[in-house]
Amino acid sequence: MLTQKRKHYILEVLQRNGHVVAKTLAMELGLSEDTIRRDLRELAKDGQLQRVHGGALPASAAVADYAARQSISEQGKRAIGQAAASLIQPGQIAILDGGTTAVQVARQLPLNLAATIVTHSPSVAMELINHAQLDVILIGGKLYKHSMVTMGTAALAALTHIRADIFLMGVTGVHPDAGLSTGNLEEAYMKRALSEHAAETFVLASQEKLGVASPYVIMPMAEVHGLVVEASVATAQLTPFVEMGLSIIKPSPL
Amino acid sequence: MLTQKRKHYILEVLQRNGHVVAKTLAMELGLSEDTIRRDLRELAKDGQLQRVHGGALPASAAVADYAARQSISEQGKRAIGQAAASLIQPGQIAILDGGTTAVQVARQLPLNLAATIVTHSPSVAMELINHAQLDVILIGGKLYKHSMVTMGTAALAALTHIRADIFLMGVTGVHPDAGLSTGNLEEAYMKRALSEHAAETFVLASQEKLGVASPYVIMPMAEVHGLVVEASVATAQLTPFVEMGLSIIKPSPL
DNA sequence: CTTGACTCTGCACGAATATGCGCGTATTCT
DNA sequence: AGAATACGCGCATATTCGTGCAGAGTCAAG
Repeated sequence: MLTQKRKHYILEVLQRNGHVVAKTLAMELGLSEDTIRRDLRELAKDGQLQRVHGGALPASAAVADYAARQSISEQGKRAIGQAAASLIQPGQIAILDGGTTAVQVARQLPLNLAATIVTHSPSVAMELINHAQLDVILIGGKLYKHSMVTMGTAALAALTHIRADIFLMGVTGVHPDAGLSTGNLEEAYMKRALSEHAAETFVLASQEKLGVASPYVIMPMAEVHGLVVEASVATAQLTPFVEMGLSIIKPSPL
Repeated sequence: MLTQKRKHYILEVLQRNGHVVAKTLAMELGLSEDTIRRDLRELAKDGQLQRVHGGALPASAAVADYAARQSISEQGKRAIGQAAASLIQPGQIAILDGGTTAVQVARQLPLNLAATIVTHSPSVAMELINHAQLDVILIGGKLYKHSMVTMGTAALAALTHIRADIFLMGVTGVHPDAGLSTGNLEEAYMKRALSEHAAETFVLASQEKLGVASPYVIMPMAEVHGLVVEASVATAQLTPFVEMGLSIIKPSPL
């Protein structure tokens, strides 16, 4: 195995799991721990990760920690991203919504996943340039700067030719009675349209969105197949959705 | 086996597997490792892949590559960007090509410019989020990762509804006789189509592209209205273009 | 047809790089 | 404190690399 490839692999595992263990890596890759340790040392010298006893952590524990504390939901969004990413099977066509949570999903997709990702968000598209096996289809149209996605008739027209297996939707409100909602009328229409062009729709529902309703309704909960939520969400908060027959996807624990 | 054929094969394997190993290739092709290594070295020099110990990786781990290209003659590109940006008048509809030079143009656009920018490059689109007065239309389609633009039939279809005032085109070769050229067939078609949907076409021609021809021809020089070049370009290098009736746009000195 | 310039390929050899092992030391856990 | 584990360093070995060189093939001018 090529040294560079190995380092990439290490960084990938690190990004996905939040940590790596030297011994585990050695076994996974069938190499001596010395080699792994050498890699870790070099990556650490390049500032790509932070060396700790037994393995390594993401580059700046300080920064990561600071960021984590500053926006609590950042951690959660990443976990959601990981769980949502695992919903996309090789060979499938998946629609990825815009927004920061969706960017997290893109970031958590395995580097070697072979699938097709449809998105109307340039930022999501940019996240995917490193995924060699991924086909990326960008939905064009008028760019709405506040949410950094394309919408409008041109975007709807571009959608007509697409039938996806799964749609991962970002929203600002998930309420048992009020349904899914967002803060912008155009967005509501767009998300609904995206949903209609996918066989299944899953909602990326970070903690603070559960039980909340925003001004513009996208569609009722009944039309959704499942919610992707953080591990820390109380079961009580989810029961109304479970009773409606929705699947609940949670991140796998470390 | 022909050298070209062999290199093509190497790139193909590289794209499929995400890496190539010198030893393996030598066995597969029944050649000495020396030959393979020579090929790899040359492909690396052309920027088609990235050489590492034991084999090679795709050139466009994109990040490194894109970042690297970004810094090539950055000074000149910024100047060109400034000059090109000044071509876009308030109220106009302008098409902006992809590529690092075009990103520079986007970056140099006045923050208060009120116009419409059409682009098939997500990176250009991202540059423009801070321009409140700017309408941004993104051309969708299949995303080609090496050059970070959308192309293909979907992109062409999206274009049909658009008539722009001006198109700022990025190329890799500008030659008096050979015309405008680029390193990718699909790109050549796309650029030509973009040009056909604009009243005027100007070419972003940084120093190193003048007098150079790339494999795929976009169109003859006669169909272009002008070149945007760096201030430092020798007049002699431009005379053939001037004689053909092209306007030459140079950055205004500081 | 011949000759000379040029290109491509494989081989040889010294240099550079990567990997695994041993061993003494440092860190962590109980 | 003592055991277990992880660490870093030096060294030996195995690949891999780059370069110089020679033979084979190609092409075009004479």
